[in-house]
Amino acid sequence: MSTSFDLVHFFDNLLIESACTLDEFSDSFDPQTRSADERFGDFQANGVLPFAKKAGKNPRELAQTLLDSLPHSQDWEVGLAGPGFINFSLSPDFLLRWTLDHGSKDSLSRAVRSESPSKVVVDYSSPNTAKQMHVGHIRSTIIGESIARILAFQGHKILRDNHLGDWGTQFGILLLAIKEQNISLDDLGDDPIAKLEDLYRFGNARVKEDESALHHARQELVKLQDGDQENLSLWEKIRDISMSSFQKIYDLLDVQFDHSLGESFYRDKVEQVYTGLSDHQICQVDDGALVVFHPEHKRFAKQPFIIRKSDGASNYATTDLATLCYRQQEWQAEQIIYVTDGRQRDHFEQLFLTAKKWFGAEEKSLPILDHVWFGTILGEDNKAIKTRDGQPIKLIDLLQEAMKRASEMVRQKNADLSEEEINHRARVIGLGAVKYADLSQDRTLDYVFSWEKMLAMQGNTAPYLQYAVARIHSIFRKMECNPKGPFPAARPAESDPERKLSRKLIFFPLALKQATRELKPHFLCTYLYELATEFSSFYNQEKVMVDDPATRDLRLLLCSSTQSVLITGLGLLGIDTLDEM
RNA sequence: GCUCCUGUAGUUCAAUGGAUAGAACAUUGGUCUCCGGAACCGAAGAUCUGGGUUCGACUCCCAGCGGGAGCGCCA
Repeated sequence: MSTSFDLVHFFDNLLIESACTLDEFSDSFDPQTRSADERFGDFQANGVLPFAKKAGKNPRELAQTLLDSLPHSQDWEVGLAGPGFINFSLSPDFLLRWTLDHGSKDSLSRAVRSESPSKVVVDYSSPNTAKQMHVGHIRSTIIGESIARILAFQGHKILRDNHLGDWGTQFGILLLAIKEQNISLDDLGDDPIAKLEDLYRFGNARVKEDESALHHARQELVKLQDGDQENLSLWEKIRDISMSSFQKIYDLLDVQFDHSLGESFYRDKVEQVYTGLSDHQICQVDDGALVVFHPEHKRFAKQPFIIRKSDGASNYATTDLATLCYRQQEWQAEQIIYVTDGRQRDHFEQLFLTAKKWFGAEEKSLPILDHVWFGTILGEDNKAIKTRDGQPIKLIDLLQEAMKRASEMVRQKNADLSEEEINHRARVIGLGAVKYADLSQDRTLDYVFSWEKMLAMQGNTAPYLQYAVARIHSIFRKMECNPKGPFPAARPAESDPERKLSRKLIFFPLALKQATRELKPHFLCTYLYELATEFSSFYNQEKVMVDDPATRDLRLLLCSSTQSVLITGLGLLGIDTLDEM
């Protein structure tokens, strides 16, 4: 038996091949192999039950027949249980071989490499310029980055694109405020982005109270869109100021984009959207606006997708269509993943339906389109955290608070470290905690923001996983031994803790596969946490520094492998680790 | 009104239609001559209600109740 990663696939095939030789089974038999509860084995196949039901046969007898026809192997034991479950238990020998073969990041990556790597655009983060990022903006950035890393790890070519909201009505208001207050953008003080936000707030209040101010703001916007030199140069400065404030956050979060093509980039590319959709009669004029209806859809038959406003201006829908077109034509994107708030689900559903018709009519290949949506971060009132009322929490403040709390803990445990080292550790631990808090739960759920939740460092948290990694480093330091091995004397697992930890290690590829299938990183988090728990338990029960070379090498191997999986897995979540903490 | 999401221990979360629903925090009892106690081992505690489908339902369907979101010129 090969030690290829996909053991589920292996057992599925094994069962199908055997079933083919038996009259009792037919082509429609699906073994339904999955990882098993520890009590029953390592993998279980449940497919005989529904098949027997359909064929009108006794499931237990049918399972027994299939089981009898399976080839014998040294690598696993097979058993029959319950109404017809087939359970496989891998031999300690096999587990040892698997562990030896998958001890490094590279070998893990090879094991999960996609058979058909493709070019994938991940569209995430996408803040609006002229505004600060607050806690509500953290999800897209963190989830998007993790998905990009998970896919890249499997060999896909990833283009990370930050689709900035840098072109829109907010600039009319902002320009109005700048001119009314006669502000110089070169001299905004220490926190220019905060100052811009104040100006926006001022402008917003002005246009609400004064009709002529509103008119003025619209004129400024028109001038900007018509290429007025002064407004364009102000706009560029606003963009620069915003970008440098975003960059501080991206540096902290270790996020790097390949492109930051915002909405402004597509402002001269919207014409083709109008002509394309018009030529193929996909859109129509309604109430003066250009809209798309989807008669086959229960809701979008009547709920329009507005691609040109009645005043002739483009909007979100227009630029998204132009963007999609650009990514397909210029980048040959085969898949596009949009990471945004779940409240935009209607928009993306309409976008995808429209794009399908448009590309179909023009016989262009449509990339696979995924809307990876996430729940809203709520305030204490159970409503979305809003910038308007109350004190919105700035993202940068959250990150700094996380580092501050972590540094207090680090200092408390290591009194004589240099400031530099304390800061380094605090950054890894604090930011890891924040990222993990968000990634470890199903992205589709809303949650109420709490400092306690985002900054938790005990229990199912990043620091717990980082602690396991640091402990393993410590073992290898103490033994003056290379964590990468080799461990030539290692024997197969014998004790309970050894077996359980070995067994846990082989499920890493499955966890990754599941996270990929649903584009949900929390499956990976859950797995890593369980692995770390299994390790802590092992570590507590079994001494690594023993005299017997076979035992010592096995335990060192398990430490090494665990460390490798934890570091690799955390890396895919964008979380760093430390040698000591 | 229409559509979508959601309801699991006191709290925050897990569970590709599979066997005894799994954690963390909080509560509580242990482990310390230990390779790092940011740890380990134990106790107690949960599927909103009512129907249905199924060999099997937290999961699928229907109805109700509760929470949230979207629905014509914002993004």
